[in-house]
Amino acid sequence: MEEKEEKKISAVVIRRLPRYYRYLGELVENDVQRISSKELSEKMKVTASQIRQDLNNFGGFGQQGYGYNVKYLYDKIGKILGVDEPHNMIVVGAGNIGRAICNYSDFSKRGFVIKGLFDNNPEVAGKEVAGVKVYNSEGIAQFIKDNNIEIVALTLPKVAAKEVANIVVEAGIKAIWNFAPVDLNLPKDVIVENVHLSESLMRLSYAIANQEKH
Amino acid sequence: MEEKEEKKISAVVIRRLPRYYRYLGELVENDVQRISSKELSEKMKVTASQIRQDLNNFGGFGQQGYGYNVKYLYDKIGKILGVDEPHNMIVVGAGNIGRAICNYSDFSKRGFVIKGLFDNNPEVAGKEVAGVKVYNSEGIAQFIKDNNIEIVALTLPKVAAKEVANIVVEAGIKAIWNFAPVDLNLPKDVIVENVHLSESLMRLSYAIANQEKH
DNA sequence: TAGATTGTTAATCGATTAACAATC
DNA sequence: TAGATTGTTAATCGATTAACAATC
Repeated sequence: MEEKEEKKISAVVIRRLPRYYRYLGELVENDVQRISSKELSEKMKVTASQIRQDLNNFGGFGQQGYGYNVKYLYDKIGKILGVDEPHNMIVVGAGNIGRAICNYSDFSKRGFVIKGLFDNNPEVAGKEVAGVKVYNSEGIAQFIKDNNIEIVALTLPKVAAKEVANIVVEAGIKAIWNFAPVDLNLPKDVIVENVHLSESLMRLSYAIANQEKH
Repeated sequence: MEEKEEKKISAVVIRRLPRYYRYLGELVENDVQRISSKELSEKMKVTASQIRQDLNNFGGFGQQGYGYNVKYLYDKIGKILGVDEPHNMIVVGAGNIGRAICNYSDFSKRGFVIKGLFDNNPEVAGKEVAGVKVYNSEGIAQFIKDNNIEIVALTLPKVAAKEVANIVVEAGIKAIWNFAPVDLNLPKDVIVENVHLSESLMRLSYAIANQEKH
């Protein structure tokens, strides 16, 4: 009751924010100064109403008769998304997906700093992937504490992912980016964001099987 | 008007189907014969009502007083998702994500057969990744026609992804699995399933920034 | 038959769209 | 000031949950 903004923002709104951020980022790159909800809605193929409703969950970022200042709105959404400050992360599992994450420079551009890549395989420990050092998994808990790690990406088979999830949560981690095809059952103050590629591919396959029916 | 089932299934229902499929697959592996919507709802942490509503979009798969036969329901959902028959696919872009997809055996288990990996880099052409041959991108259109390819996975930077999308659609492709951080604007009979990792990571970052507020 | 659990209708809840007064 | 476009309320639409008759 101390703060005025206690209303919970719905998950569907959060889900759309990064897309707004991406479009606004492109407008910033193209030196566009202002945009109206109508113009943006045409670019993004959503309704102008939805854009205004979504943004107004977080405050009045526009100006009547003018629209939105692109750079200002971009920065505001960046702040809401928490990409205005860096987040230290580690990746556990040095397979292709783990290495892909280490290689993907877009993440570091957004402030996600990969401090280490962990793997059980003694052959990879000591090497480097895209400038990220590879460590043996034994040291994970200590490394998390020593390096102020916030996010752990799990790019492991499902059984190993469950095990490592428990270890890192024990070490104080509150945010897991899970690529294993499993639902991690963790304390409810731990945030899990799943990337289930198999499920994505099956949705595509569903759509193929049903596209004839319009 | 010729078929009775003309009602459009909503996207939220489709989105949940692969998760049902995954849980049922595990039950099949554990030799569980039958399950009620109530039991499944407790496992999956959704309501029993939702499970019954979702399934009844596709038909009555259960039996009053008994519940659902696990194997039967698993096969039915597999058929609905189109994983009962093989789908030929190619991957364009031999970076880490492209190679990860080629390596990930779960997809082939589900009938997604990767027939080739394409890349512009002449150094990789002719090699193999997890048994998948790497070809030069020039031959994509012909390869699609010759090999009965249904799905193209795009694991390329965004400008290249847009270009290749146009080429493969021109060659008759109706289903694209897009990993590039861009919205492909294609004819509306072309299905695009996006995997936007940056957006996923930003949702995690949003949740971190806002977790203190319960 | 009695008990269990579905399939399905009705009630509730939440999200989207439309409309427009406020205001730059 | 007149025109434009937001912020916000109200109306609509769709999704979820509850309830229960049907039925195995």
